[in-house]
Amino acid sequence: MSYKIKFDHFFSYSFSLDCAIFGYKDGKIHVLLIKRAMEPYSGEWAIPGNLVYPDEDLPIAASRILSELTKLTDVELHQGQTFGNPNRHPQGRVITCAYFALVRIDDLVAEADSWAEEVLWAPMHELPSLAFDHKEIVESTYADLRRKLQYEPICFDLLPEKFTLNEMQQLYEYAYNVEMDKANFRKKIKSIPLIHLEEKQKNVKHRPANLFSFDADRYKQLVEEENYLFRM
Amino acid sequence: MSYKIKFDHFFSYSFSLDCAIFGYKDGKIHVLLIKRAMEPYSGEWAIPGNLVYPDEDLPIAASRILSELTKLTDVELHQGQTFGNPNRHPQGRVITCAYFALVRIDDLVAEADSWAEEVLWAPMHELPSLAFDHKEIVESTYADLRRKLQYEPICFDLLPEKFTLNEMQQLYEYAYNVEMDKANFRKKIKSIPLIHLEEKQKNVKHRPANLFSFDADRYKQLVEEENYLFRM
DNA sequence: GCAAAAGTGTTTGGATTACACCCATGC
DNA sequence: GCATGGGTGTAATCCAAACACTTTTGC
Repeated sequence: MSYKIKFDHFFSYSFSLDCAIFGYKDGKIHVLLIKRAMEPYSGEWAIPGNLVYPDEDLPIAASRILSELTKLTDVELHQGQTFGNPNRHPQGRVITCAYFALVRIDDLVAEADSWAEEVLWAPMHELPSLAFDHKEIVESTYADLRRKLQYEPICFDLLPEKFTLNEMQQLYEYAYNVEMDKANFRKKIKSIPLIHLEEKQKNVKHRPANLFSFDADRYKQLVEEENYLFRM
Repeated sequence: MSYKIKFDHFFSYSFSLDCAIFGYKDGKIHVLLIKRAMEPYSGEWAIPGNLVYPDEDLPIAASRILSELTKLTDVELHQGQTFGNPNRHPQGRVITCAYFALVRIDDLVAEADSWAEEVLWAPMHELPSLAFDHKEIVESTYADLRRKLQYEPICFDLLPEKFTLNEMQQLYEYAYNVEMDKANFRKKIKSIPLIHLEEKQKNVKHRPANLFSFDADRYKQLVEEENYLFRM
């Protein structure tokens, strides 16, 4: 066989990962941005991303890159789409793979590190302009996330450890941009394994709501033993 | 900022695409394989894949690679997962992105070309052993496909242009490994826009079934105008 | 008591299920 | 006629939507 160009010339690409970290606060979904202190796009907002080392597998690289730039560790990252437009990076052919995660913003502290100058949780519906094709990456990944909210219990990655049923309902109403009936919502989630805590909301000027948490152990068990399918 | 290794050394990767082309025949889902006539893994079965040119966008590369090896053109390819284990390719760091498609096997003719020595439609449940990590790629992509069958009208990409309702039912029964009631299946698909053709099965030794085809135009219209959601 | 949100029960119509039955064709 | 699948109707049941109502807290 003959390539149009020499085989060795194919080994002239670079490969990067970009992490879209989503969280939920003030009733809105936010994404974690960094201000770049490095060319190209120095001084501009971007999602945390960097080149993969030659001997590094992708999931490991994703965790490393995220922690180098934001000091976040122990975040469960999932692979998203890969973006390979030849012009997406001004310095050469860099193909990038999106990784994303859902986190509880209040449970962790993101801090700028390495060549990140600043970090920012930006609400998804008012993103600043972003470096490279990061806008496209964030938006495509956000669409994946919203689809996933329907089939997997990932809403609990966004909600606080202890949440009220109303908070859960509001998250879905916000993500799907619909209004739901309180009574019907509660009936619908009856099959989801939640722990009804003996604890109530505090400092509210109305009847305090009960707190719940997700019963992850029971969920796993249901999936394995009874073919349980989460569906919202 | 400082990298552990020199920046230029990052431009020593290669990037490939591998195409998993699925079709349906004899009541089973098949995947298109080629016999490699090129090192590494010469003489072994693999899915069609090759390196991406430096100035080539991914979707274009996917179509090119598929047609170079199998002479298939005009196949609508979708992006799947990206695989980047550092040891997946014996000749260097090659990260690969899976592309997949669903086709009507009878409507097209795959022929070995370029360095492919032979092509084969192999049923998914009896795959031979495959080069590289192609088994993993095919299986992960197959799982995506089966999930997608539930939410998108892709079963019509697999079925012949004109099909009977029973053929459609059998495809779902096979893919989900369940049995369905004939009458109930027909009630369930009532909302799917099908064209009831004035044509019947021929050469069957029982009452000939009516033929249908998918009304793609009406489907598009429904999605746009009425927020129609395909669901099986 | 009032405002505000928590939390529950009832009705209704539409979808899903199980199952029975009739129809058209080849041989 | 009979074997084989094509095609349809019905009753029981489940589920989701709409809506009204009661409860508990702060002020």
